[in-house]
Amino acid sequence: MNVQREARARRTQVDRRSEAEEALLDAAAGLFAERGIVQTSLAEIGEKAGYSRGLANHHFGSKAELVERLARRSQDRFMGALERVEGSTGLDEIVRTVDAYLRHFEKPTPEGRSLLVMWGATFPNGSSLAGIADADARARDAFARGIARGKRDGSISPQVDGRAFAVALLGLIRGVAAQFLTERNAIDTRAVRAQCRRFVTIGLSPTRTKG
Amino acid sequence: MNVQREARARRTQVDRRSEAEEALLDAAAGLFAERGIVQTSLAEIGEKAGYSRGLANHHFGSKAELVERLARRSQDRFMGALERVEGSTGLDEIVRTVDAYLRHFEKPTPEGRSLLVMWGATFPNGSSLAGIADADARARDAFARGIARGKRDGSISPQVDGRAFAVALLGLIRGVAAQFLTERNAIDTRAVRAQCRRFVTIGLSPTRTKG
Amino acid sequence: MNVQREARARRTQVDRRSEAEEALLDAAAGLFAERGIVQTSLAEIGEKAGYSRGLANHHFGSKAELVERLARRSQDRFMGALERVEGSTGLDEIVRTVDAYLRHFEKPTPEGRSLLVMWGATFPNGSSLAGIADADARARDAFARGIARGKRDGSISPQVDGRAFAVALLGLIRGVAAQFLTERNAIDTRAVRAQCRRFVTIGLSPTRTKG
Amino acid sequence: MNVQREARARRTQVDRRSEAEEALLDAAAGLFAERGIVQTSLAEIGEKAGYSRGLANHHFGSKAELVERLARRSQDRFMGALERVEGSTGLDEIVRTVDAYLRHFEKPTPEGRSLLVMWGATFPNGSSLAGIADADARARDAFARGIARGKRDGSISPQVDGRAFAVALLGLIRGVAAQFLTERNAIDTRAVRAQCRRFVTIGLSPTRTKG
DNA sequence: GATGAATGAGGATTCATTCAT
DNA sequence: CATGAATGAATCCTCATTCAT
Repeated sequence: MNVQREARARRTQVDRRSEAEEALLDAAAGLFAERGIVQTSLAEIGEKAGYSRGLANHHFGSKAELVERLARRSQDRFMGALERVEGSTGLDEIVRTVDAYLRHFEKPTPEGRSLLVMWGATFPNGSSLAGIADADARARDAFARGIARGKRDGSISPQVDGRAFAVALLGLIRGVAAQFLTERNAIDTRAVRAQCRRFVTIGLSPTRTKG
Repeated sequence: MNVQREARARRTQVDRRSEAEEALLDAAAGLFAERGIVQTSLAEIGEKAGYSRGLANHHFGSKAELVERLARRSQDRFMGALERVEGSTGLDEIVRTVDAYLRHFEKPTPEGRSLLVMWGATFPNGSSLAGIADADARARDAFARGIARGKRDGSISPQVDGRAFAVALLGLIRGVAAQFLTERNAIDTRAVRAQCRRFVTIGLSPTRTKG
Repeated sequence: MNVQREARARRTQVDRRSEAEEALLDAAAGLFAERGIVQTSLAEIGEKAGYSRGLANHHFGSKAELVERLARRSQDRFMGALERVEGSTGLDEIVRTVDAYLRHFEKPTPEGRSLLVMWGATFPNGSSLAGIADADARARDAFARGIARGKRDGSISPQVDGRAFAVALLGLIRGVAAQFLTERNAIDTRAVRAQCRRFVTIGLSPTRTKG
Repeated sequence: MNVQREARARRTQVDRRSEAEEALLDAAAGLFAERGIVQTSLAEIGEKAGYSRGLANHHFGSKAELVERLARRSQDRFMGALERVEGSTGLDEIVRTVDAYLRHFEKPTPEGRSLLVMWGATFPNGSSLAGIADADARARDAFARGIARGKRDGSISPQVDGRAFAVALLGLIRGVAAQFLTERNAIDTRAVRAQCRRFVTIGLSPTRTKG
């Protein structure tokens, strides 16, 4: 009985905690996407989450920790989804991944946008966001694996340098996604996405010059 | 005589003014590259420029105006240099441009880094940096012109959608440059640049498949 | 049987309660000695005591009450020990008391240091720590009684004003002890203690001038 | 009010700065004496000084620096006055110094009380107030010099250990002054001061036992 | 043109206290 | 008895901006 009661009590408190933390991270993602990280206060986050001004700090101890936690959660959710993309060949897998990524930013969620915002926050030299750096490395690894697979199954040219090309691919989707966010009106996102598919397909395919 | 003297005096004052402003913008670029925009104070900028805490505000009236001015100056210098890249064909011009851009970020100047930092600052929805948006549009136009030229001279496939592909190209160089900045140690920048040359060359070239 | 059991159970609960309280007060003394009163949080006290963040408040209701309780406990332990010092004469008793007090601060315990810290916290005009004020009065009374005894037994000059001299004695040991705490390295504590013995002995002894 | 403001406006910038700093330090001394250091906010200090909530930080950069500056200023003013006390002999000089110190605390100024408050703030182990530590050392040195002089002129017993006795003297006046502050009502300050004069005189005089 | 004093709003952080488990 | 989630007030500090010199 005692054990049960304790277990229940503890579980309830744990539930309360994680429920609040999820709400806080959701609120943070929305506000970061809208205003940027520095321009968002912890008090706003708490209130947007439906709690008090002080709760964000109470849970995460510092703003840096909250940002780190959000970066990690977004990484796990967002990048995780990309890693689960499947394709008939290595090339197909990569093209689908690029396409899925860009399609996501045609109608970006707050979480997706906040991920790019956090990425942008890592450009200054003195900044450090381990969660973002990890996500980058993970994404490049996934691309490199796809390229290796494509080389084996013949869908990708053996001349491609997998690790280096992965940087190009990640750069491409990030850079294009950023333009989707900042200049939606000036850009035909569907056409851009189509061109990127073509671009990646041709760029990776074995050269057929010798006809 | 009087007129001449006054003119000279006036010109000297103008020179002084622009001399101080250039110094302030240089200082701002260095600090933005190091810390980010919001984390840099006007007082720091003034002092790093060798002047007083109050000068930056005195000259630019507000922080937003200083940022805007720096964005424009960097655009004129940096993008201007890219626009002056020449090539034997449209494709050649584009490949050289991409290569020059990436080479710049292999050993980035404070001004180059600050440009990316300002770019990153435009990702939140509510942000507005006209100078950066203009630079984007200008860069895409330059790419689109190069593609049009390449279509005419036969170096680029007629199937390429110039405006859409320009987005891909700008995204590619921005996204790769950002990775050069944030993870220099984890990346073989020379190899990446070579892959990007190959990627762009093959991606734009007329397909020779169908004989 | 029932009654006995209940009594035992109750006593066990009382023991537990006082066990936790003692641990909390010990932890508080250590933290006050290290950081000061205001800079120590109730949560820290609870955790240092091996309990939860909330326990200190749970037991004492407020921080002020905890401080008061600690002051009283320290007074009872520490001053009580001084009051039990015995001497062959009134003068001897006082000299031994002074000596014992100073010897304690040559290698101060957390509790001893925290006592002085609490004393220092009473210097601002608006502060009130009844426990400390009581301890002061009690210590002065003890000194005054010793002086009265010394006057009776001839070891102390009849010209000494007992109540006023008690203030001097308490001031002396507090002020010297404080220097032991704050500048241990700059002070030869043994020599200082010896000089204090001499100082008090000569200062209180009947003047032998008249030959 | 108008007159004051105009007078203030007419001053040079350097005058304005030091005038404001003096006013801030005065306000700080008063508030520290009343509430203690930690319980006094920089905003209160600025407002009590007749300026804005932000000025204290603007001038001193941090609260710690303000406290340090106040400690130094008080040391220079207050201890400096003691060092200027003169006496016909070494013993006379010391007795006059002790008397002057205690007389000051019979009707303490905010600055005097704040000095003791700052002293009390140094009791915790982790605290550091260089200004106070310096003042302590300086005061002990002054006492030691007086004792040396007294030994030379025969007013003080050669058996006195100057450096060690200086600790006792400083402790005595600090400890007694503190009681003047905290328990004015319970203490006959005049009588205590007289007993201290007697105590110090007898304690330092050459023993005439051998008669 | 240039300096820097002064203001006051904004935000991170700490923490006593309350309350639910 | 004990835990710890949640609150909200308090405070240090930063800094754009205004203003006097």
